[in-house]
Amino acid sequence: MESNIAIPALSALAQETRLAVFRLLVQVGPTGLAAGQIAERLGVPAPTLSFHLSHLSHAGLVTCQRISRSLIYSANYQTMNELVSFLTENCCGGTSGCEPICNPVSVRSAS
Amino acid sequence: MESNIAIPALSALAQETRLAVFRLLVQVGPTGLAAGQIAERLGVPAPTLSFHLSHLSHAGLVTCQRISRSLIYSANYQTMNELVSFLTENCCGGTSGCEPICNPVSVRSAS
DNA sequence: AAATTATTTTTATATTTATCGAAATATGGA
DNA sequence: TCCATATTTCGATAAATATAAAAATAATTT
Repeated sequence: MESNIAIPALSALAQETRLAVFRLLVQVGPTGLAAGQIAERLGVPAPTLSFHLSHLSHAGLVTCQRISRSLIYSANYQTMNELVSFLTENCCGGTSGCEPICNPVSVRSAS
Repeated sequence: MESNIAIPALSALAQETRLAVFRLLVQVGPTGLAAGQIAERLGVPAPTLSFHLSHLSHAGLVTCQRISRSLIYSANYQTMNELVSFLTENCCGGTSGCEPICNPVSVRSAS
């Protein structure tokens, strides 16, 4: 995952309602939930939720499938996986830092 | 890590300049870099950089230490570690979710 | 076709965030 | 003390984001 893809994903999760939506969708699993059910369970007005779902969808964090009148949203685990990989590979540091995957870095003193 | 701490951290990283700053600080390691050096290497005006450093600092992602006239910023690996843990624990599915998170690690000792 | 349900899009507004020149603060040296 | 350096804070402005009522779209039922 490149940073120009990671940033929209991070941005999508960096908001209270959207993080709650995503966590809920992860909890319920691949079956997903209809938009109306999400709105009800989180107490969010429909237009507000739709705005946030659109944001999550655009970031690739959720997918959506129409079943009859309902739009069923599900978490996209692959994108989440790639985001976590991006963070561990690019934003975790040396031996004393985040364990997984670190390139040794040669530090030179200021010139 | 609670979500009310994770959100500021996610928000801090969800911005091009701040993500670049954090990645740079991870690259250079625990020695850190002076604000002016970061500004020069990333081509960001000093006031703009200061705004973003403050944001990263409030999110607990960087620490700062004055040495003479310079303020040396370093990545805070612990917060990053906790953020990744939060994401894997709360935003990745159970057994069927994002399990292959970590690639095998080959760590070379730092020189 | 009309009514009903589920959801999105439009629209408007309020709030937050990003940018960067100018001024202010802090440190060290002459 | 005066000057230079390093960085932050102030101030103004522009841009993006969040909210939710009202209207519009889509699918189903009667």
